Amino acid sequence: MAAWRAFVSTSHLLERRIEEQLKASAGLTHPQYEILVRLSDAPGRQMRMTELARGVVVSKSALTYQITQLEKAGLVKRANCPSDDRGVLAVLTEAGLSCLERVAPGHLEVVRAYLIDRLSREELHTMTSAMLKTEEALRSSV
Amino acid sequence: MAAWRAFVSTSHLLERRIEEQLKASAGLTHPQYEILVRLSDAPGRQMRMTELARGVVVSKSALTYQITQLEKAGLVKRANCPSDDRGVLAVLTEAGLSCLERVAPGHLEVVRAYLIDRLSREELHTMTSAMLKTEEALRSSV
DNA sequence: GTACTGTCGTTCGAATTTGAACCGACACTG
DNA sequence: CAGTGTCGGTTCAAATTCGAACGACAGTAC
Repeated sequence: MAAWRAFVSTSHLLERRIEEQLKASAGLTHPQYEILVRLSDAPGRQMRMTELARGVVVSKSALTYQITQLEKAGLVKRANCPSDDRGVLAVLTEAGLSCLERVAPGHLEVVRAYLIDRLSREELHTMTSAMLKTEEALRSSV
Repeated sequence: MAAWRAFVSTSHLLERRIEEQLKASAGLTHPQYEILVRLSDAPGRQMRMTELARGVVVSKSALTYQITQLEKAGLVKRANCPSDDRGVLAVLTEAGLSCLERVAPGHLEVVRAYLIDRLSREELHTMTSAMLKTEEALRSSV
C-alpha cells in the first residue's frame, strides 16, 4: 500500500499542477484540454458524445457541460450525426485546433519536467505497460 | 506521451472505481476516507488542519468543508491546539477509527484487484519509486 | 406495424472543490 | 510595546462534478 499511497498523492499533485498551468496559459481546465486532444486525434476531428466521454473518463453530464463551455469559446461545435438521429457529434473547430497547438508545448513541458524526465527509459517503459494493463482491466470490467 | 496518456486515464478510472466502492460500502467519499487514514496514522490520531490538507492534497477550504461533514457524522471532532491559539486539531474519534477498520479491507481489495495484483514485483517497485520521485519533486517545488 | 428494450444526449438538483477575501493570532523589528 | 508582515482557518461565490430522471430514437421480436 506504499505503492498505492504514492500513486494517489502523486496523481493528485500532478493534476493540480497541470490544472494550474493550463489555466494560466490558456484559461482551459484539464478536462477541456483532454477533450481538445482527443478530438484532434479523431478521424475528421470529430467524435460522438458518449465515445468522447468514455475516452476522457468523465460522466455524460459532465461532458455535455464542458462541450457547451467549449462551444461558447468557439473551440468546438456540435453537429448532427448523420447515421443516428439521437447522436451528437462534437467537432473541433479551426480555432480549437490552433488553440491546442498553441497550448500543447507548455503542457507537455510540465509533464516532462515532473514525470517523464525523472525516469529512465526502462522505468518509463515499465510504468507505461503497467498503466496500460490496469487501464485495460478497469475498462473491460464495466 | 503514451505514458502520460495511460497515466491520466488510468488514474481517473481508478479514482472513479474507488469512489464508487467507498460510497456503496460506507457512504464515504475518497477524500473523506483519505482523511480518516491520515488521522489514524498520526500520533495521537490528530493533526493540524493545514498539515492534513497538505497530506491529502486538497485546498484548505475543501478540508474545512470535509472536516465539518465528518464531524456531523461523528467520525472526527475538532479540538483547540494548545500550542497555537490560531490552530485547530482534527481528531479521529472512536467511531471514526472503527468505521475505518470496517471499510479498509474492502477498499484495499479493490486497489489490489485493479492495480497491485496485475503487476509483477518489478513493475510495482518501478512504479512506486517513480511515483515517489515525482511526488518529491512536486512537493518541494511549491 | 406494434410493442419492448436499450441507447443517446440533455436537464435537473445536490454535493464538492477552488481561489480570493477576511479575521484573529503569532513573530519579529525597531 | 507599537508596527508590520505572515500564518492558520473559515467564509463566500463561482465553477464543476455526479447520478437519476427524462424524452427521443434505434433495433429486435412478434
